[in-house]
Amino acid sequence: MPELPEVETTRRGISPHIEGRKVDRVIVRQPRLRWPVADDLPARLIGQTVLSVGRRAKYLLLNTEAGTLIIHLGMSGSLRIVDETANVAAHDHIDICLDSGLRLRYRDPRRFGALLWTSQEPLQHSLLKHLGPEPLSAEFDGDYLYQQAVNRSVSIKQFIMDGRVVVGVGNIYANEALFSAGIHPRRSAGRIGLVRYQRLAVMIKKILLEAIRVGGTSLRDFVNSDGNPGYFSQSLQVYGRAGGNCIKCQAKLREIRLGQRSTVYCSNCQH
DNA sequence: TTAATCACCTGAGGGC
DNA sequence: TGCCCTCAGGTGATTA
Repeated sequence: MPELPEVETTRRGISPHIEGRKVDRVIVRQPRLRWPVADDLPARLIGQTVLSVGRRAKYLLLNTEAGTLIIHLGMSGSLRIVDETANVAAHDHIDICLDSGLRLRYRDPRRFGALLWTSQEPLQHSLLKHLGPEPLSAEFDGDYLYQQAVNRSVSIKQFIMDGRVVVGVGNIYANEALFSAGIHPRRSAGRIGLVRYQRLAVMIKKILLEAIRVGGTSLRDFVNSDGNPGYFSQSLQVYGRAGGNCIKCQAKLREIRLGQRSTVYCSNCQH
């Protein structure tokens, strides 16, 4: 389940293979994704050279002279570099064939992802222009979070998972960051002080950086562009450990649902 | 404007 | 073994 570290790991994995390469062919086996793949997408891509591979939030941006291919991996999507002899497995929905003979293969069992073309400045696309800052940018810190939280009654966990506040913090890392910062996930965002927000911002950055360093978190479906799993799951302190003991105080970890999401916390360490 | 809920989708896992 | 049900989760759309 790709969150920001998984998307960044994917970006770093595919970039060396596709930057500077021309698209020869596009094979669409299943156009029904979150939004249907446009009929004219292959025609727009063929003949274009991939100038760079960027990322904004959990969106990958394949930039060409004519426009940008925006890719979202949804819940279960992955991108892999394969050669033309590689077998096509179930849920391998799209191949972007390059002049090197390699292919960028999009696989997505649950089809929550998307491939969209835009000819405009990609950051002005309706999906991207209202997004909050990148969590690893200088713009994102405790002061920023504190200002954004004024008069907000929503729970802190839903608050930091809101892409208009900060992008890329999904359920796994929200659980982990709140545990590390000692903040109860149900606490109202507007009732947390500046000092605690400063600690939370530091923890979000630290956890995301560590997850990127080890190649993301592998739970069920995620593999990186080489087809290998990430290793951050071995570092998870609360997520997926409900009923187990807190690593700090040995109390039993509790599980609740917030915003329809599984939320695990220690009632002794988080207030 | 904010908060809550729904919808999309398939595979894994548990219960019978 | 096979069937059925629940759960997992990102995010835009809809509703209150």
